[in-house]
Amino acid sequence: MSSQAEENYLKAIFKLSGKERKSVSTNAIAEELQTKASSVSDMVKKLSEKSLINYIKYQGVTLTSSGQNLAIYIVRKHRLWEVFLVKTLNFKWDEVHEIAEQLEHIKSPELVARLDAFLNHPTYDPHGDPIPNEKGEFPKTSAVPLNKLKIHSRGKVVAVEMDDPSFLNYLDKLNISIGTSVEILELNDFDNSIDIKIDSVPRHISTNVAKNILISLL
Amino acid sequence: MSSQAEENYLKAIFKLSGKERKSVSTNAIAEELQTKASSVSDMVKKLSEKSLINYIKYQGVTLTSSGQNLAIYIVRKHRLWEVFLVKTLNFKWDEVHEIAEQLEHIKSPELVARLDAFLNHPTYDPHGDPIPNEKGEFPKTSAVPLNKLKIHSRGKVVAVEMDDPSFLNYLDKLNISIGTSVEILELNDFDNSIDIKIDSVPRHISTNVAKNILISLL
DNA sequence: TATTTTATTTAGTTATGTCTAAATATTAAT
DNA sequence: ATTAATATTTAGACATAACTAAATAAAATA
Repeated sequence: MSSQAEENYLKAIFKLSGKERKSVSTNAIAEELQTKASSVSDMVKKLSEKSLINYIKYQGVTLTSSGQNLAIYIVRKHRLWEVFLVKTLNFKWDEVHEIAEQLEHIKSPELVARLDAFLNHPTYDPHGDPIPNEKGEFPKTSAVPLNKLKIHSRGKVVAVEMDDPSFLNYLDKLNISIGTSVEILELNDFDNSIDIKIDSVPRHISTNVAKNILISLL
Repeated sequence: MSSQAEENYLKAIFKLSGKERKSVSTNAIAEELQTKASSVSDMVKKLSEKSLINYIKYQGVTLTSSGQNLAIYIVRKHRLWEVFLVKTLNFKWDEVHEIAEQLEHIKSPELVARLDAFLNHPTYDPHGDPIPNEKGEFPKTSAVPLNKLKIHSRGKVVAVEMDDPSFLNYLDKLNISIGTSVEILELNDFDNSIDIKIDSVPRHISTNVAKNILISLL
């Protein structure tokens, strides 16, 4: 049985090691978790004894396969709860992180499965981050929320995350549907809005709209 | 800030002190929480220092008003989550207790308020236990789930907890609606079913049906 | 390469919440 | 009213997870 502290360490290590799964330093973990390097040193020993991480003194840590599985499971729970909070309980997307930080530690595989089903197996959370499925697989990276694309990238709409009718209606007006070609013309840092070209017509859309549109890159 | 351990103690004391708010012994708390009397003795000192309970050595404890408020709030959260698990996620009523034991400690007043609203301000949980409102008030005891009545008691239907259409349909068939007169003829211990008289017609109903029918006693 | 700087670990302390065993208080029984 | 039985508290340990300060290893610089 893993404690909340242990789970938070695994999540931090998973996040910091990136997709290259590179080794993570004690200091980096301390920074991420807002704690002291000495505390990390202690915990890292414990996680190593539990075979959740590989740890060689002075050389940082990597997740073992069971450690990674657990980390991904925590991430899955966190993001599913965020979807629940925003879509079902109508929280704003910026209000849910702290609450999800607590909910992600609830222990009940059945609860996670039912929540996932109730939410209709979402693949991205309200911030546009991918939700791993029950096997721990992340959605194919070919599909990326529009607001995460780089300038000048091009692709096709493959899915729309939000199922609010008025939103879908709005997409109709913009002539956006599954299969539509999209190109990023400009990213506006001040309000995170995006200028795009849709089937050769230029359009301006907000992040809130963009993050619900999943793009398969060319 | 209260820890989970503290909250569990307050909940136990609230439960054991009954509605007469009588003093609770160390041993009774230890039994309820499946722990040792010495551990209770320690915790009770701590809760007393925090002014959540009144504690005189060797004489048991009672909740202070802030202790009681907190205990009731935990109970409220527990029962709201049980309703969520059963009504929204389709758990069976006997599967939800452990999960609700975890969820009741999530700290977010906003979450509780929104969950309550999403569930339509339920007044009884899936086990027929009353849910205190946001002010900490329990539903008027005049309204009691049918399955909690004593034999020969009589009353009128004042509310129906379940909003499943097929259930309401079934009640129609039994000629049960708001205002219907009901008398308990027999309680069948082996399956917890109940024989009742509805507007002078005898009927046989299951606990599952009975617990969703709220009665105002005569 | 030697030295300085930075990163990491160890040692020792603290707080929470539990435990066992021993001591003490209360209640019940003779 | 003593004694016996039961309930409760204290004392001393232990595990978890954090901290500070000191020690040590690694990396960077001269």
